Amino acid sequence: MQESGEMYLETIYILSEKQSVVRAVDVGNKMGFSKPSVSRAIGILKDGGFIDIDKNGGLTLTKVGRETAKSIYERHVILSECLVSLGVSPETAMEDACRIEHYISEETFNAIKKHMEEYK
Amino acid sequence: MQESGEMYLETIYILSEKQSVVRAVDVGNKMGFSKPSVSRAIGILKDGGFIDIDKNGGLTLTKVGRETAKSIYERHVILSECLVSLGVSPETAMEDACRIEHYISEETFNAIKKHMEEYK
DNA sequence: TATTATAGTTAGCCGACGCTAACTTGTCAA
DNA sequence: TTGACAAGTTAGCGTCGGCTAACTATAATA
Repeated sequence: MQESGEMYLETIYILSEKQSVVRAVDVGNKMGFSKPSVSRAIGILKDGGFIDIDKNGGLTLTKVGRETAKSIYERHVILSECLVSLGVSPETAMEDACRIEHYISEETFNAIKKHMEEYK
Repeated sequence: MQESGEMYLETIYILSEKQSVVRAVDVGNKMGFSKPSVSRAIGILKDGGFIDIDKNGGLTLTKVGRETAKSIYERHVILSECLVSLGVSPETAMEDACRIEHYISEETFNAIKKHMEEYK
């Protein structure tokens, strides 16, 4: 999956934690993308087996989708914390974590995670 | 400039440190990209005022190009060091730094740099 | 000198991923 | 009942940045 797909998946995951029903509009509003862009992205996630779509347009994560989304989100949270602990402002830490999270290897993420656990 | 352009520029910079003459082929070999891809990328860097091309195809960085390349490379080195100090293998640290370097803000980079200076 | 190898460019394909315009569909209120 | 709005889809455009095929130009060599 590309960065773009990961971002959509993560957004659906975050919205699912707050709302009982998540639809394409919600994703589009959150991400600031147009309806067609969201529509296509959601189709790709569906074809990839990451989400299901009910007849009302409600989006639900599949098992794989949920696990994938959670691990992306975990990266986001831990990278954010890590940057904040280095003195980066929460807003910047958030933005940067949001980009970096898609590009680091498992090995690097685990090293950072371990470091943050020891640090606490 | 995009990630792609930054990578080409950084590669030219690194090769310039080792060789007296850097040509498009060298860049292509180093990056593993085809000649046309390199040719286009170099044209873009030239149009952007980052490099000059002499009549033999020798590439030289302009003042701006050199400064830009150096700051990208500095990110690369410091991020790499940072990851290695967290226990990441040098190879992985290298690869990850190579991707991350294009995505972090000035603020985040400065925080990491400061941290590494204090750490040493 | 004629051939061949090396370097670079041009033309054009393809996938990813934004976008707008315009259509369908369904619901709700006048 | 009809008109309007909200949600979603389809068609198609543009940019980025890989690619191959095929061309040109230069240099080295048989």
